[in-house]
Amino acid sequence: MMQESDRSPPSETTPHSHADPPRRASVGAAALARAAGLFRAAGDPSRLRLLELLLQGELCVSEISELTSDDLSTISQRLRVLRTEHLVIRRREGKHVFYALADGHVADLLRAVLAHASEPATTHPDGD
Amino acid sequence: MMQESDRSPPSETTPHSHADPPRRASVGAAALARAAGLFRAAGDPSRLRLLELLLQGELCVSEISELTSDDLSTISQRLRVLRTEHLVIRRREGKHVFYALADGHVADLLRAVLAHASEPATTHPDGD
DNA sequence: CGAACAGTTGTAGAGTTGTTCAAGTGTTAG
DNA sequence: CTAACACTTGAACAACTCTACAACTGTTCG
Repeated sequence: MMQESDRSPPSETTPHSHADPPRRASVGAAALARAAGLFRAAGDPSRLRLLELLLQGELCVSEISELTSDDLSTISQRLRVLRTEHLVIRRREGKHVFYALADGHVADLLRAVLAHASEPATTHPDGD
Repeated sequence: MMQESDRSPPSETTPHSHADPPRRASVGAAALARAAGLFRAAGDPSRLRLLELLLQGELCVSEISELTSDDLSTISQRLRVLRTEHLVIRRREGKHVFYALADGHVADLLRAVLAHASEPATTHPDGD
């Protein structure tokens, strides 16, 4: 094997400044930051757990606190992060505040990723 | 709209220890941790940018470094995080190492979230 | 009104993360 | 074998994050 390049690797020695293909960003920097924020909000096990709970329906802070055995204020803080990234919405009913997933997109996203993560370990015979 | 409470809010004073509905976790703790890891890996603007670039095709580290004007080792570190969470895969070809999205699920997930984040701001007239 | 309940928010400290520089590994060419 | 290139990894440090306690706001009840 000698002509390893039939897919156009970077030139030879200095692959730069003379012909960049149309590899522009498909989304703006702001959208990218919002998306990253969303991912980061979901990227904590305890917060993800809350989202998972809400996947099954609306809950108020004290109910969640009961279910997870965590401090009320801890739950509130976690929900705040999720709310900041628009992953959940809030609704007040008397003394209680009920939280729910923001919309169907969020629910779909969660279901997809949780399913993916629950899949068997996919033992690659060759990969790492 | 008056009898707002037909959805069973938490009891009255102390909603606990006597009748918890089937609100068990749908996924195990390990799956939850994997999912959170995945989200966290994608939850950084610079790493998400890399994923976005890879959405358009395989790239080697130096190409990415060129495109983003970041240090080669910085790119490598970022890719390592993505690889640890199985978001990207690696392939060696001579002196170059090419990275690509791990699979279609990842590509779909990215497209979905980036599209969601690019949507108009959804000005809620009543929400917060 | 004031007490009690439900949540939120300020804050501090432990822990985690991201970047960079330096040094190391793997691959090809001479 | 040596040099050069392409990347990876180790270490250090600033920046950020998560939790829990305390103090505060909002709501209902008597």
